[in-house]
Order: sequence, then C-alpha cells, then structure tokens
Amino acid sequence: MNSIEVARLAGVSRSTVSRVINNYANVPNETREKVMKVIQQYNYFPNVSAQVLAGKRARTIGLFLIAPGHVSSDILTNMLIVSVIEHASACGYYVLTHIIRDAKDTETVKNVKEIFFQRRIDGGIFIGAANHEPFIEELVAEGFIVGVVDQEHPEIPQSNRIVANFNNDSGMKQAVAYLAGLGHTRIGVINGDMNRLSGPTKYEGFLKAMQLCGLQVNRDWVLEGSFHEESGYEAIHTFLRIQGERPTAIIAANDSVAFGAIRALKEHGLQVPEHISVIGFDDHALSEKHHPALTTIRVDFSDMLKQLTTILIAKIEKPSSDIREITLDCCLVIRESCRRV
Amino acid sequence: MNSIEVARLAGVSRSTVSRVINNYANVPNETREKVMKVIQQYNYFPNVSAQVLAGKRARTIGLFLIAPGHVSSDILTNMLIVSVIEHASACGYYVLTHIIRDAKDTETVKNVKEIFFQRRIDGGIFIGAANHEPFIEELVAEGFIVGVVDQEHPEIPQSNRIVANFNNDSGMKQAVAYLAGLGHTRIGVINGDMNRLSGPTKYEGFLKAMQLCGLQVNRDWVLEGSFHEESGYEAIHTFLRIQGERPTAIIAANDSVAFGAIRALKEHGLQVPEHISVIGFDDHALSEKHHPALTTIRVDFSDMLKQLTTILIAKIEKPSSDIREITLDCCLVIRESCRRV
DNA sequence: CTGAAAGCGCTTACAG
DNA sequence: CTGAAAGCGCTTACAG
Repeated sequence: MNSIEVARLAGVSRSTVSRVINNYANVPNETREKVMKVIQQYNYFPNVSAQVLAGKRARTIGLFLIAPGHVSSDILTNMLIVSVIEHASACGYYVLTHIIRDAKDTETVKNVKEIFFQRRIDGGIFIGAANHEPFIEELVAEGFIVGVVDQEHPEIPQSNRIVANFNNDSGMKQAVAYLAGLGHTRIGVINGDMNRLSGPTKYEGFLKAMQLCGLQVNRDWVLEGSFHEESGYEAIHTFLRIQGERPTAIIAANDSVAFGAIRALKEHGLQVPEHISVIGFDDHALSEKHHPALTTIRVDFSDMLKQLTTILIAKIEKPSSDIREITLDCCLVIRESCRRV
Repeated sequence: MNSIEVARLAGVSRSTVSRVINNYANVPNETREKVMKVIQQYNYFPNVSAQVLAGKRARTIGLFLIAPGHVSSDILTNMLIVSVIEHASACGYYVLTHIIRDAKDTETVKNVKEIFFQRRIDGGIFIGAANHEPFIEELVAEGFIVGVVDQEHPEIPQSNRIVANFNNDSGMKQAVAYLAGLGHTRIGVINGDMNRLSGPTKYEGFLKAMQLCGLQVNRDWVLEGSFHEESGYEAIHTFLRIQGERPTAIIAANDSVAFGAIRALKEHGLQVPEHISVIGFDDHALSEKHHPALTTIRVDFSDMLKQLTTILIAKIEKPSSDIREITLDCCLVIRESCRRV
C-alpha cells in the first residue's frame, strides 16, 4: 500500500493524497473525505523514510544517557527516560534511547554522531555528560539541536543549544542554613563528580553558604565522591579510618551518596541522626522510605525534562535565534536524618 | 555532504561509494581507501532515510512497555529498557522506546500500529501486554516481526512471533515445596493480573503444586491482585478485615505484591516471618534490601530480554520459518521472610 | 482546486 | 572492476 495505490482507489492523483495527509487547506471536503476513506479502509500510513527524504521531519528525538560502567540501575534513570518519552509523545514525537557507557570511547562517540548525521533524529537530549563534553560541542557546532542537562552555556551561547539546570546554589544554601539552624557548626560535605557541572557548583554553593552562615570550612571534612552510592560509602569509610575530629553533620552531593554514607556510618557504629546528621540532594524516590527517612533538597527532574523536551521540540519545529536556558529551583524536605545539637 | 559529493571528491561514481559503504567484495583496496579517506575526512554518514527507502533495514527495533496509569516507576522497568537497548546496540540496532498507558485506547493503538506501518522499525518487542492482546495479534497477522513477553503461542504458531516466558509452573512448585518443607500446611496466595499469561499460569502452578504436596487449598486464602505493590496491600488489608482462620504463609504473584502485602500485615500488627511467612516472585532489585529480606523465586529478566532481542534481530536479518519460543527457568532464593512452623 | 514532474539520497541490477 | 540509470515513496513548487 502506497500513495499511488491510495490515489488510484480514490480516483485522484498522488499530489492530492499528499495534500490530504498533510492537511493542506486547498482540498475540498468532498475530496478529502474520499481520500480519507481509502486511507482508513486500507490501513495506509505514509512511509516515514520517504517523507523524511522529501524534507519532512523524522519526528524523533534522541535521548542519550551517559551512565558509567558500574551503573546503578536507578529509579531516577527510569523516571528520566519515562519523562522524556511521555512528553515527546504528547508532542507527537518518538524517542530513540541510547545509553553511553563510556563517553571517552571513540567507537561509542562515532555511533552517537552517526545518529545525528544519518538524520535518524531531529534533535537530542544528553543527560549525565561531563561539562563541555567535546563530542556534544561538535554536534552543537554542526548546528544540530541539542538539549543538555547539567552543563553551562558557553561564553558565546548558541541558539541550537538548550541548557537545563537546577539552582544548586540555592539548594546548598538551604541545606547549610537548615543545619546551622539546628545548631550545627561542624559541617562536612561529600562532593559529586567534579567533571559534571553540578559537582563544582554544589561545592561552591556549599562554600558560599558556609561563609554566609559564618561557619568555618574544615578541609578534612571535604570528601571526594562521584554521585554514586558506592562513592558515599567509600568516602565515609576512608574518612573514618583516620582518627581526628569529626563533623556533626554531612551534606551529600545527592541522595545516593547519602545512602552510601549512612551505610558506612552504620558499619562504624555511628547512628544517623543520633551521632551524626546527614542531608542529601535530589529527593530520590527511595529517600522517603529509607531508614532513617532522608532529609534532602528536592529537585523536580520530571518537570525539568518536560520543559526541556517541549522546548527542544519547539526549536525543531520552528528554529529561532532565542537562547534558551531553564533553571529550576529546589527546596528543602525535612525528614528524620538530621537532629538538633 | 552526500554520496555525490563524496564520489566527486574521491574521483569515482556514486555506485562505487555505495559499494564501499556496503562492503562489497568487488572493490579493489586502492579504490576503497581513496573513498574511505574522503568519507572520514568529511564526516560523511549516509542518510538513513534514503537507505531505508532504497531497501535497506532501518536497524531500529521498537520497545513497547504496557504500563498502567498508576505506574510504579519501577527499578524493574528500567532494567528491562536498559537490557533491550544494550543488547540491540551490541547488534548494531537502535531502540525506539514507547510507553503504552492504556492498551484499550484507540488513539494509542493507532500510534503503535503507525510505527510499524510507517516502517520506522524493523520489528518490535512488547512487554506487559495482556495475553492475546488484539492489536498485537493484528501486527503479527500483518507479518511484522514481533517479540512478546508473557504471552502464549497461539494454536497455529507463526514464525514472525517470538514468545518469551518464565517457567512459572516450576517456580510455584519450588515455592510451595519450600513452604511445605518448613512445615506450612495453610498456604494462601495473592494472584497477579489474570489477563496476563503469568497471572493464570502462576495460579495454576500453585494449585498443582499444592496437590502434589498433598495440601488443601482454602479458597478464602486465594486473593485477587494485579502485580502491583498497591494490589498486595489492598488484598491483605481487605482480607484481614474479615475475621476467620488465617494462613501461616502467603505466596505473592511477584515481589512488589509481596512488599505491599508485608506493609499491610505490619499495619495490622503481624510481623513477617514471626506471625506469617511471605514468599515473592521475581527477585526484584529491592528484595534483598527489604526488611525482612524477601525469600523469593528468582527470574532473570535481563537474560530473557537478551535472548529475545537477539532472536528478534536475527529474524529481521534473516527471516526464517522457525517457530521460536524461549522459556527460562527460575529458582528459589532463601532469605528471611519465611520461617519454620 | 488539481495533476505532471522534479527532487530528496541512497542501492543495485545491468551493461560493459 | 565500474558507471549510468531505474527505482524506493514521498512532497511541493509549477502550471493550468
């Protein structure tokens, strides 16, 4: 079944069939209905490759998740994927999902670029990439429409790059202020991946917030991490082996890190929040059910991706020179992992 | 950049460029290298729409997840998606993921069919569909290559339908035998969705296993459910409101249902396993961390989807009349939610 | 309002 | 070993 067949059966030309499919105004109702009847009756759907080749959009966007080898098959990831798919679907777009295990692997990078150059997709969203990831820069430079989460706009912003971030600064401020309000003065931090934008911004936010509250930062209590449960566990584990003064509260770069940290603390006989307070970031789906229920800074990934997807598709449909940037606020959620000292 | 440009720059015809791209044997090394150099230098990737239109495959498969409205954004779902994507990727295929909220909605169904008819994908995998779901039957009848999880092969099996299932019968037998071995004689069950194949097969497996162990089935202890946490909670909640004799052990249709059941039991002051034993099915990622750690029947979804994806792609690349069916075994994992009576 | 025709960028028999 | 040409199934100026 193709448009020629439909045309023959409806007694019109392919041009007219095409006009009906594409909702041209200059088709009389009678003709339109005649054609539609055949289309419905024969279950005809235009071949998408032919449409794309003739200049239409693929109506497909790419979703690229950069997930390191030791992937935590995380509830969050699932939510991100589903958010993008559902919002794209609401705009009539399909999503080609792709997982990037190693953004440094040449073969992998080639595959990702291929997807754009082959014109499989009209644009793409990248989640979890390093700030200034070179191959993403290349794609932007090539003019492809790209949405990125957790990266900064470069000096000279481009209109085909859409940037989405949380207000990490304000989040950290809320966390520190809350702890300070509970009487904590000795506050430590477990950092995230410093190659991603949110790593350094959260840390800088922490430093600024500490200063604002008139609190000293103890460099021994600034621990390295990488946004994973394991890294929170390792950070605390290593830290506790060395004897020395301990903080009364710890801010983790995200909730997964907080889970790992609490696990390590428990193993060392330290109860949360009795012996030490812990605060996370994200409000992961498990944080509420965690023991103790995790106090954290809530962030709305679903809303972010909804906005990002919508703007991406809008850009695809109507390229404009607007520079688009999304910044979402976050807010403190008080549960049971912090106590007054 | 297109094949004409490449041809011009390499000083050959488009035919030759195409032969190089498609690895034809009859191209001398010298010519091949000349062309490859231009391709590499100019970052040329053939337009996929043109290739598909000319008869090549899209190298894309569809992944359709039927997830009810009140979706549990589940760790399992994430694992399923990632499994399919990674195994498809290993075969050089892309995955178009699509979420079906309501398989009874005409518009939704039309969209799914469209994806096949438009030739966006070379085949598709359906997870979570009802047994004999009509629109999947239609797609199979149209000759599309389809992989389904948790459905039965019809009377007259088709070679373009690949069926993947777990050996639920054996799983239930293991669960009942284990409980019987612990001295339980009063065993209840919370069923799954009876519209899906695994719903009735698990229940039938339960009945058979009970008979095999010489145990009586008490109809009051056969509770309705639907594979969701909430349904396990509801089932137990409703059941406990009615006074009467209680079972000493309950088998849940899956781990999510078991979680819900345990939550409800706790609320009624019944501890697991002290007052009642509970056994799940699946070995969900959270089961090990659950309190109490859940005894369950382990099932390997990742392996199943790896096999299904591989066979689907093999069928796409080389259609054959073989009837393909996958059945994976499951095995008991003993943890802490069951005790001897 | 509608049709004939060019063009999108490939692949692949066909001929040499 | 290689090129010219037909064909895949659409869309869209162009002409009427």
